[in-house]
Amino acid sequence: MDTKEKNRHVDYDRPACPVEATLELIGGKWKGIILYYLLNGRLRFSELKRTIGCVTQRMLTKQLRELESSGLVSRTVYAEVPPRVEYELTKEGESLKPVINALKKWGESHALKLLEQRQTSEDETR
Amino acid sequence: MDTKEKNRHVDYDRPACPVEATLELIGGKWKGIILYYLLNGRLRFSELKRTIGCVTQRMLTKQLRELESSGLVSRTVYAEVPPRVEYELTKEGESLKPVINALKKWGESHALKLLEQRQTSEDETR
DNA sequence: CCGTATCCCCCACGATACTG
DNA sequence: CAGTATCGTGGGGGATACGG
Repeated sequence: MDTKEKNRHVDYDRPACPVEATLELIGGKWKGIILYYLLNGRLRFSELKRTIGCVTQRMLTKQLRELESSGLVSRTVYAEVPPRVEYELTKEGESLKPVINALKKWGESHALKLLEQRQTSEDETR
Repeated sequence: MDTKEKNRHVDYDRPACPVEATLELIGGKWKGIILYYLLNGRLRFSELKRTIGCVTQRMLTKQLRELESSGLVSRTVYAEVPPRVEYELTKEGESLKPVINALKKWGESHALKLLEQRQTSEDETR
């Protein structure tokens, strides 16, 4: 009956780790890039899809819904024809900016390089 | 022959997203908390395990190996009895500090709260 | 103490097709 | 245009047992 019954995010029997908690919220497959693009302002569904490029409608919708139910992104439906739906960061989402920027900055200076080097130690033995 | 043949991390046909790249490196199930604890200095395997609490040896080893092959964590084996193995951040790992701290800070001020509120909108409809 | 080796399950993710 | 509906799959994650 208790609503907390099904909260199985960060495990119970451990002092909640804030780093883990954050990753739980922004760690989905497409959440990073979605938030990244939403930093510059609201975007329509189709704009997001086109910008990201290789994401299916299903996955984009799914990730957006999760971000929405986490309170990071808001969804606005305009009663028009053809339909228009816009997504933008909520207040809480805005507060993520320094985090996303930290991820972005480190990504540019380190992550991209490390991803390429990763496991390229097969000829190194010579 | 080309060593890049098997790099299937971030998809090819899209301008690499640095945010995504970073999340790819630190986004594993236990990587966040591991890095979090390693910020304070080197730790033995058993110390990490005890500190985290609810992680199996298999998973802890696995995640550490991934961090190692990404160049973020170094592994030092001491030829002793009983065996002692210590993990610590590499130079590249150290450069992650601002990122981890950003995740931590936001986690404390927002993520933990948001995780609890998430999906607690079942009675809201009344 | 610090790992592998097995076995297994679930679900995140994807491809595809259909609708208001 | 912006979604749902269905179905299929890989592999991330876990439990357990064994070994140097």
